Amino acid sequence: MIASSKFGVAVHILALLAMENRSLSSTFIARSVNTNPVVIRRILGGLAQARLVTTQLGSEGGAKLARACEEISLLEVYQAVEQSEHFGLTTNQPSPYCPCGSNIRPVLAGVFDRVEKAVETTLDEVSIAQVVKDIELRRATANLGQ
Amino acid sequence: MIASSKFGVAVHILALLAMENRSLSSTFIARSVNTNPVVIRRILGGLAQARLVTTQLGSEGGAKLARACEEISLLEVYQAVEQSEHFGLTTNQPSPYCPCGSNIRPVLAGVFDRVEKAVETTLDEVSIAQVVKDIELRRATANLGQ
DNA sequence: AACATATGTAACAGTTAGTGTTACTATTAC
DNA sequence: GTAATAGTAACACTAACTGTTACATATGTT
Repeated sequence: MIASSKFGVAVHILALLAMENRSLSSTFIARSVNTNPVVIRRILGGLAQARLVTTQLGSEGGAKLARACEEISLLEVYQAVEQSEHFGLTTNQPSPYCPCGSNIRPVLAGVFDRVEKAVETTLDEVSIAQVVKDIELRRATANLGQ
Repeated sequence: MIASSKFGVAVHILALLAMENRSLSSTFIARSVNTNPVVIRRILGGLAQARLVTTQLGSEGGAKLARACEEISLLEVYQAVEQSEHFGLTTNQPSPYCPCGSNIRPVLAGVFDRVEKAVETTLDEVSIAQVVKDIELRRATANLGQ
């Protein structure tokens, strides 16, 4: 469903903003994600449009969360960064003369709708706060062995 | 989750085989789908590997269902034609020095797993027989206006 | 006012997956 | 032997993603 890594990077950005709890530059975030700052700024653009972060131009600028991390669901992140169509119908229209071809498109669309709803429901159950909690938990258990 | 139209075409092929209930050539199927026969043969290759159809070389050859359409779930079709990774982690490893970056990958993987499971559960609830039933229903109601 | 730092964004290259096409080989029915 | 068919390689084209450089614009500091 998610062909790219944009969603994963977006969640990473938001979790990092939540954990650091301050305004971060795209360069700082890019070091954590291990990519180019422009890639981060592009994704931040989508997150800002969706009102999940606010950005500040100029020196001492950067991005920060627009609301508490408990109030940001992964569904909102998904919708902010992924393009709308994840389930593909063919661009070619099937034969209108075939009993199957002339009727299958709406049937497939119905199936795709059900799947998309299932994805959205699952993503809506997880918040950035939960992601941060999971990260902290892993950090704690990882340190046990040291 | 499904970036391409392969899944939709595969369902179309199987529904057509179920409705016609005989061996069909890739050329015949291609006319219904409105694409090139080689595209159909490529997808049939995946379906044959997954034992959903059998194919026959030579004159009077073609493809037919390997089992009753009631016994083919869309999950099997999905797994037969879509490549395994639909949720993308970055290929770049996040910073091992960042508390967030060093722990986020398994957390994201957990989220992706839950979503993938939701998709699979939804697809497993629908059979090719159900798709055919929906097509027949549409055909019947479409004809009412004529 | 000058400067350093930062976002926003355009432009370009490289990669990958999907799609469509032609061409050819191997197989099979008649 | 011939026609019809699957299987598959090779190629071109497109679209999306990723990464990079470059530059205009904005803003805090001195």
